[in-house]
Amino acid sequence: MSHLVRKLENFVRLSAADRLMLNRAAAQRVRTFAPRTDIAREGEKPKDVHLILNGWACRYKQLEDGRRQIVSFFLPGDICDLNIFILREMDHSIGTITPVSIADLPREFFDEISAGYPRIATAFWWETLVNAAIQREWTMNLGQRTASERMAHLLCELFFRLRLAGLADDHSCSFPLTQADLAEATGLSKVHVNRTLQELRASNLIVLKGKMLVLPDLDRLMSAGLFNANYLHLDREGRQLDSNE
Amino acid sequence: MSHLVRKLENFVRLSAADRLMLNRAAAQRVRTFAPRTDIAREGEKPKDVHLILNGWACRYKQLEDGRRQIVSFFLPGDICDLNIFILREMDHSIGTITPVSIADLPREFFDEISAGYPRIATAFWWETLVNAAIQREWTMNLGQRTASERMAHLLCELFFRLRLAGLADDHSCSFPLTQADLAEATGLSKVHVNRTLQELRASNLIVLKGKMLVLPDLDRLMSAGLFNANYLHLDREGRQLDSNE
DNA sequence: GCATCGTGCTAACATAAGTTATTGTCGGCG
DNA sequence: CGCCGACAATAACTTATGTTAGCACGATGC
Repeated sequence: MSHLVRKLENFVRLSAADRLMLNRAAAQRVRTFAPRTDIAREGEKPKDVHLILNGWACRYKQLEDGRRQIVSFFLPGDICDLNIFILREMDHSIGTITPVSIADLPREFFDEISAGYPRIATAFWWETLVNAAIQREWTMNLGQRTASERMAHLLCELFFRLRLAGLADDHSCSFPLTQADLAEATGLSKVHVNRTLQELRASNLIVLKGKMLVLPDLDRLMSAGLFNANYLHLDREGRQLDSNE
Repeated sequence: MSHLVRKLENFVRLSAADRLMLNRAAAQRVRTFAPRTDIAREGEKPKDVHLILNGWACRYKQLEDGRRQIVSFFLPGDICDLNIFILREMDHSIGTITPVSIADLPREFFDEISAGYPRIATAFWWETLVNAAIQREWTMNLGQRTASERMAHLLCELFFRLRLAGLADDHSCSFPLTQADLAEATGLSKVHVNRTLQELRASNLIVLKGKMLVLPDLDRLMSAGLFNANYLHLDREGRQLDSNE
């Protein structure tokens, strides 16, 4: 089962036809990208919506003087900006972290969805709203949390999201981000990211080595990061929708 | 003309019927709130979408220990979270800054829009995408910009948004935020906000006194804040849509 | 007309985080 | 094999920003 279907089924119950529709769209117009390359660039006209099939990517913005901020991460099953094609140009870039494969979803795909696949349409709205909530939480993270809280929070979020897509074990997940990536995502310097990770390691909250992250005690990491998963809206609203039909 | 219509017309050309529909919805189910009160609270079940008719409000999140972050501002004409009712509970609160009047837009209103008002639907998508872009820009702001850049950037953004809704003159606008509000929005301490404002004043970039903000030289303020308005997507895409009809 | 409160301002001091630099390790590649 | 580049780790030092505290002003209310 694809990561997208897996993720969406956490929220709505999809029919066989729904799943077929999604899997068919995910198999057409597939492209692959090397690590550390751009999928789309700020200033370009957005043409398609991108669905991440495999690998990690990120959305980033850059100032004229080179300062760079990663504003979000894309994991397998994530969709980049529904309906983006109504805008004239991209206000940010999308770049890969690892090797990535994506499917380009054309405008017509979304027309079909809204015409004949109400459950998928609802699930896509859920995706949109959760992404907005994540972005707000990042604002909170950068504005109010200390370095170690911030790092702990980010690790929790990524772990929860990976688990949702079926990409994490009980206590561990693959983790391809470098400390430089973490610095650009948290707004900290590379050196301070290193210090902060040492601190989390010393408290036995994380084991991070060789692209693998182990979280021996998720509850403690969550408190350390003041992490409250409510903003991910993991509860399945589908039950209520089903009962209305 | 209402602030909402005025704002949306910057993006799509609305018909008389579109405008009537929006103005009718804005006149029903109106409520007013005193300054510094909550319109909605984290944890509640979202019932309606709120349209801000008059006054300033904000979205904020709070940590258990009391730290508070304003994650966005609502100005007249702004809509709080399209389609929010598909989520089970609010992950943030909405509070007023000034006296505020709002119209509650029920689910059925949006059903009507998507059934029979395609231009409004497109404009609402534009609103949603711009709000997401603003939230990303705030992430950038908190992560990469220094205190004075951050403050200059925020002031530019608010000024541009007010102008879009027809609420600003060439060089000035009313500005009800206290320094404590600015602190919660920028992630700085109150004291440092004060220092930063003094600095901007000393450079003749702003005149801020008695709830009134004057920007004698917007271009210089924009460079000081590394402000690039592209993320507000002010260009009217409407022309292209019109020509397709 | 006096107390009170919210707001703005300023000073002195404390500290979290940034900067620059060096070193070590590992894996890939010529 | 040995060089090189990416990444991680750590030390020494600087600086931006936070903290605590106190004062002044104006609006509000009794």
